[in-house]
Amino acid sequence: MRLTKEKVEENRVRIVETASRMFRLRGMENVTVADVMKESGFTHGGFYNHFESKEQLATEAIACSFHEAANFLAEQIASGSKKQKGLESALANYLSPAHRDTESGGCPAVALPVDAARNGTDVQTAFAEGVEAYLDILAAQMSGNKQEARQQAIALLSGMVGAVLLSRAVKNGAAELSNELLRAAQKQFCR
Amino acid sequence: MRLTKEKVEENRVRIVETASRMFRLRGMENVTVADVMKESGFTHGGFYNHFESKEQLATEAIACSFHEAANFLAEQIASGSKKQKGLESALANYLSPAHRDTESGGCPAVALPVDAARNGTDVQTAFAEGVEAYLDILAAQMSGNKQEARQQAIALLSGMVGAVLLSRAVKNGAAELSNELLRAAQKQFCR
DNA sequence: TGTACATCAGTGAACGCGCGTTCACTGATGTAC
DNA sequence: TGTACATCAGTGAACGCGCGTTCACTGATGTAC
Repeated sequence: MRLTKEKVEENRVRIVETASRMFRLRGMENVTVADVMKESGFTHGGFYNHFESKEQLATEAIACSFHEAANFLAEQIASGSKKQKGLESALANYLSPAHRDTESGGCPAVALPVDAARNGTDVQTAFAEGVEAYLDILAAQMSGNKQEARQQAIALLSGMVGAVLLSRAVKNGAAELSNELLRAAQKQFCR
Repeated sequence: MRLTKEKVEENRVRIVETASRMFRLRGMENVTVADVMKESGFTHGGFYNHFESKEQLATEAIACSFHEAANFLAEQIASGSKKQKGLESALANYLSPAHRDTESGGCPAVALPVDAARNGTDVQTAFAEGVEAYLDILAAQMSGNKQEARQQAIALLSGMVGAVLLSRAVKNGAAELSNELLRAAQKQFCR
């Protein structure tokens, strides 16, 4: 049953991308190695041919998620007619019910910060690199000197992440509050 | 071995308070019923004399956490010499490395939003009530009409929660970034 | 007020069950000659 | 270039282990008379 090198690499990528989505949707603790392998189209025994441990998969999955998400954010911003317009529409998407209810995983900074906080150094380093990528993209949209722009980017990212997180946390228990959090955050952050 | 009613109620409260702290520190998924009972000074078999399920305990623990945390925030704000002073010092505490590194659990809105998002309606309702309590306290410190004040409170709370969360998520992988997130958020939110 | 019995909080062992990881095996690919 | 053998991705069963929950039991408290 040995496969070609290309096929092996292709399978590995598929496992990471599947894990990336599943981890964001359900949390790292609630997705088993067997779940990921099955969703990827394999039996779970072969997992350790590709990865040393579940944590190594988590590290790669987080890096993969942030890569995709940062690119997506940058594209949304770039597609605006003026700079401000792009950031505004990106914010509107980020702070939308659709992002809160996403079934493709959404922003890893929202889905995985608590999981990252409870995991090892490798996972957190991958997370930090993702945050830096986000901050660079946001800071480029801010006015003022470099330091000011970075501070503003941090405040904005914190607000974006916090708003979507809180919105998700109350979605099934207080639907109105959940929507209100998104609406209010959007109005305030777009000023 | 039957106990007095008073002793039984006292034990129940101790279990909820212990769970409240442990869930915030390590996450609901990473704390077992046996852990909570042992830390409370009991064997785990007796758990179901007090609660129907782990989820019921989680619901009560979240409500308990928010109660305590909202009171603490209100006290901090009230203790300021002027209104603004109180809010500023409360923010400085909230966005401090000490809160990020807390060993007593810290703010439940930071510790448990992802866990809440993945749990049932009861847990989320308790979480939502806690968020409302926070918003009422913060909105009372804002200028402008009621609607404006609430919007500003939402934006501020989102930022506070997001900043501490991100700070925790990168603490062991990027210590400098972790501190920078708190500092920058504090400067921006205190304006 | 005393007394006999029912109640029930806590104990500690046990129950299924699912998890991360390991392992012997398979057989097509890769490679040394 | 052809061939014989080593490699290794994937399979499926199995391994410890720990989880949430259940259960028979204990014995002091609560209560009906």
